[in-house]
Amino acid sequence: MDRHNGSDSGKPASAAAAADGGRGAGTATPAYQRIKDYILSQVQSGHWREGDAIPAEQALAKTFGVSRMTVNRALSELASEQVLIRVQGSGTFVAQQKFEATLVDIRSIAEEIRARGHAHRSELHRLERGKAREPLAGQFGVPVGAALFHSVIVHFENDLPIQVEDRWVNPEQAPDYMQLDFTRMTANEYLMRAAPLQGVRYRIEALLPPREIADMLHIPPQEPCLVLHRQTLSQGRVASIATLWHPGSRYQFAGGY
Amino acid sequence: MDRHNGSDSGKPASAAAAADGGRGAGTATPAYQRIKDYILSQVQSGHWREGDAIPAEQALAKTFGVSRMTVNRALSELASEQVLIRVQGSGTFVAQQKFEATLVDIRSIAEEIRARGHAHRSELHRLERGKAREPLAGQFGVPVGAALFHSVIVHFENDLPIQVEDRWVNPEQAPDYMQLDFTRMTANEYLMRAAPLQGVRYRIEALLPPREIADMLHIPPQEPCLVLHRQTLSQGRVASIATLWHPGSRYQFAGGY
DNA sequence: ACCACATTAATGTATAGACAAATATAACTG
DNA sequence: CAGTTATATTTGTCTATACATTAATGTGGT
Repeated sequence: MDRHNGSDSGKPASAAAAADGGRGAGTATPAYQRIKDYILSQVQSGHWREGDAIPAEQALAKTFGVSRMTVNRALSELASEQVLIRVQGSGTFVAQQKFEATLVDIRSIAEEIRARGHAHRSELHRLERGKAREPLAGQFGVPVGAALFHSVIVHFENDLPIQVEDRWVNPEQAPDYMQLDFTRMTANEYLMRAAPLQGVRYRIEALLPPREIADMLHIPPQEPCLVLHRQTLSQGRVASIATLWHPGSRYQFAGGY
Repeated sequence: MDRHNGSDSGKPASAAAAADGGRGAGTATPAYQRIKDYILSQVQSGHWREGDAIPAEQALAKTFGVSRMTVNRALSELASEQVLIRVQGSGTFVAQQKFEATLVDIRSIAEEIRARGHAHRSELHRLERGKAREPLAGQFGVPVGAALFHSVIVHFENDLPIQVEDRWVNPEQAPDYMQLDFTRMTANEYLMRAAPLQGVRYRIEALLPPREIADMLHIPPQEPCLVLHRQTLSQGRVASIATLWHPGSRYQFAGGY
């Protein structure tokens, strides 16, 4: 892992305010919380990226004018929240962004398939500029007729179709969506990088597939499908709405805790 | 809230071991962890129940022979893990057991329906002593031929069947399962009380229902069902395995974060 | 180049003490 | 008795320090 970035561009805004003598009387937020906020802002803004080493406790303590124990508390809590990873003797690092929901993992289907030791490939069936119609416009929060990108991709696991991904994307959040090479990177993977993911909403249902979907999955239209509707939120807006069709006989969601 | 129980029955087993001079050299587990373990054991064993006040930091510090800060760390961490609730000026209390998973709620279906403002009722279709066959025996970790309880219940939302609950239960974890009045309490609700829940594993798939299931749900056998397989763990063993059938047209799982 | 050893740096744990803030209880007052 | 005030209790935060543990780095010797 590389040493921590010396980018002083984003100094703690509250560093001066922190010099109020330490434990102030009217301090609205405690010092450890200000430190947490600062670090979170650096991570979420992308200044400190995944794997980067962040300043050592001593350094932060000096910067914020607090004792090491206070910094320790901030970092320890962020580690328990899986924002940071701490390695004794080595340093503190920005953790992998944890997008995997507890149950339905948000990992890309490609990753999942490769994790099983199988081969993944995908076919692009459609890629177009579409116009927002209801109820899609309402879900995205854009006026009817606004431009939206639309893609339909089939994912294969060892040449067996495993998922049809029908996705609508907000051009403002991902302007170069149409120029992507989907054989190299899945739409999901691209979106995770382009627009920092803030949240996910999903809905699972069982449906019989329309003929078009059934054909792409190579299944008869009588075979039930597990359908995952997924909305990803970025910067307070809906960045992407995907409908993922899985053949019931070949796919299950699993989880636990 | 009542004052904390004076039950001295379960003194910290490691209280003596804790008197090794505090920070020992070869101490396998740190002091704060021993305190956490002790508190967790008291909560999970039921000695300290939901809402009970637990001893104050000072008291625990004295009992374990450590400083207040060390106890503070243990309690704060348990609070962040939602095992305890801390109220400044008042005390520390055992929190509500949190069973709700992030996505597929583990709440009873009855609760869910009532939360929607609808009426819930259930029909008991089968209640019997069965014998463990494979693969069930393997999943429970009992020998083939061992006794298991088996129930089939249909849940209604406003007289519309919404779920068929096909459940197998380990008699050792819930000996009086056969004597229950399932119209008053769902099997799930009972099991949550009888056997402290430690974990859940689940799997979701889309299937066409067998005729028996379709009949109970009042749907044609061509209608796909959302099937949730759920294993609940208690005391390190599988306490219950449920297969929950939902008509795809009437039910969806939803979640988000 | 390689291995063994010492040094340095970073986090992990723990302490004793201090004050702040919120709550609960006791004492006082009308 | 009710309302107010004082007091004690309990958790919340912070400090300065100490030593342990782990990892990375430097240093010598072979």
